[in-house]
Amino acid sequence: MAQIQIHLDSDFIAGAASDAGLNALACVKHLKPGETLYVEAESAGFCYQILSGVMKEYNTLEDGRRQVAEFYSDGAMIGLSAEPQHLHTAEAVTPCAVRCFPREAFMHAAAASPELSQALLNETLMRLDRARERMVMIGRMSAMQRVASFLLRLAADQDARENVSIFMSRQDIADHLGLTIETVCRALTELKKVKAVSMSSTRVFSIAEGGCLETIAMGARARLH
Amino acid sequence: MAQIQIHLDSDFIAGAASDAGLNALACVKHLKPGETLYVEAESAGFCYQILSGVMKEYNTLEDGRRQVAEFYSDGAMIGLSAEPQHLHTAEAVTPCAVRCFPREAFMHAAAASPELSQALLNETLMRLDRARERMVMIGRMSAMQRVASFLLRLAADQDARENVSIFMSRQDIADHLGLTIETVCRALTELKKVKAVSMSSTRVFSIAEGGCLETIAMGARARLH
DNA sequence: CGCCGCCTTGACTCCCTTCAATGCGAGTGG
DNA sequence: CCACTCGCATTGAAGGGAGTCAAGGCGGCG
Repeated sequence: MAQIQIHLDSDFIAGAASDAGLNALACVKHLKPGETLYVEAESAGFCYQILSGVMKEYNTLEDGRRQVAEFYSDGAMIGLSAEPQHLHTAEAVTPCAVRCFPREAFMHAAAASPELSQALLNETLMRLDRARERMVMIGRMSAMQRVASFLLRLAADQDARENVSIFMSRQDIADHLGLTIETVCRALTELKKVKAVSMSSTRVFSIAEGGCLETIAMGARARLH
Repeated sequence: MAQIQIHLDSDFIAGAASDAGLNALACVKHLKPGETLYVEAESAGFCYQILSGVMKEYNTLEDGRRQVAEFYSDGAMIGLSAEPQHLHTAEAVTPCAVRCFPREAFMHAAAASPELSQALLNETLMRLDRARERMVMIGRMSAMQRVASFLLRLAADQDARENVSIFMSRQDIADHLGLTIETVCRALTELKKVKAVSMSSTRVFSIAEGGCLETIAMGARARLH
């Protein structure tokens, strides 16, 4: 249920980081859609803050299938982990700008600044909550419910119910929700058919009045077919 | 793939907490199997460290189905969240003893102690990694693979391949893996049939030599039937 | 013993995946 | 401008894996 990161704490992180003189060590990097920032198992020399654009973090299985852990938008810190290697691949979904911090320096700054480490802890706790929400979703909800929830989350993150942008491809959505691309398509078609949403193009949708989409997401068991 | 928490950081947390004089404020509570420590949506006045036993954290859906987020054993800190309410229900799986810290005091201590907040951040990052591992598992693995992975994790946490204890019920396992109780049973039966494991009782198993269980968990697509 | 909770097994159903075409919009070059 | 291509999205048909429903089986305990 959680795609795009909340900005508040991250902004705070940015502030605390600059207080700690970290920005002197940081550089900015630009990415085109599809470019990777770091790759699974690569040693984690840097961590990053997204300045603009949308990125995704995912894992690839042996057979080529993927699981998209999360989408991140501007403000989010990514690439921090308890491990010395990155456990995911991070890839730009839209054109992106990111600030790169040397990991060691960043961790030292965090150790030295209670505010920064508190903010980091809070953001991490929030992500953990969100990861668990999505475990419930993937483990216990039907395809229709997952897609409906996903659209609602997109809308909430963009604070709109009309002309909401879908930044990512159908494949990305499928990999995020634990479905196949065909099932995502069919669910979207069905949602249009029952008039829970309308779509002006493949990447823009509006939510119909009346809470129909919410009802479906909540589990009043709307099925495909 | 992640059931039982690693102790190292938590022990450190305990040390740091007592350094900060927190233990003076803490009390110890004992729980029988099935008793709850806190309930979803309840305001989070306390956080807890498990001293002995195994606990589980879960969410309940409207229709009564559950998703077990994680099992925790001694050393783990639970009940901390970015929100002022608990987002899960915590329940004892085996008889448990827990130390209760007033949440406010604990957060203050964390803010005052860089070591403590670093340790908390690390533990939380680790849990996030584990939550995402399990998202991959639930989203992309077959029932057989999930059950096989679960048994391997249990064995790893107990550092044994013979006479490994299954602390939790079949229902708990199912709710943890995003399956039904029947599917878990059938997978276990199948694993016994192909001699990947043997079971001396319903709650104790041994892993067969030859890495058969690992092969199944990895995805060489062993199916039910 | 007989009850009770947990576990196991069987038969059937159905949602989602798999496999396979087809549609569609954007960019390219003749 | 249109033919062509390429990637992404959509739709259809068929099959299978896991869920659902329904009986037992097994072990512990009063």
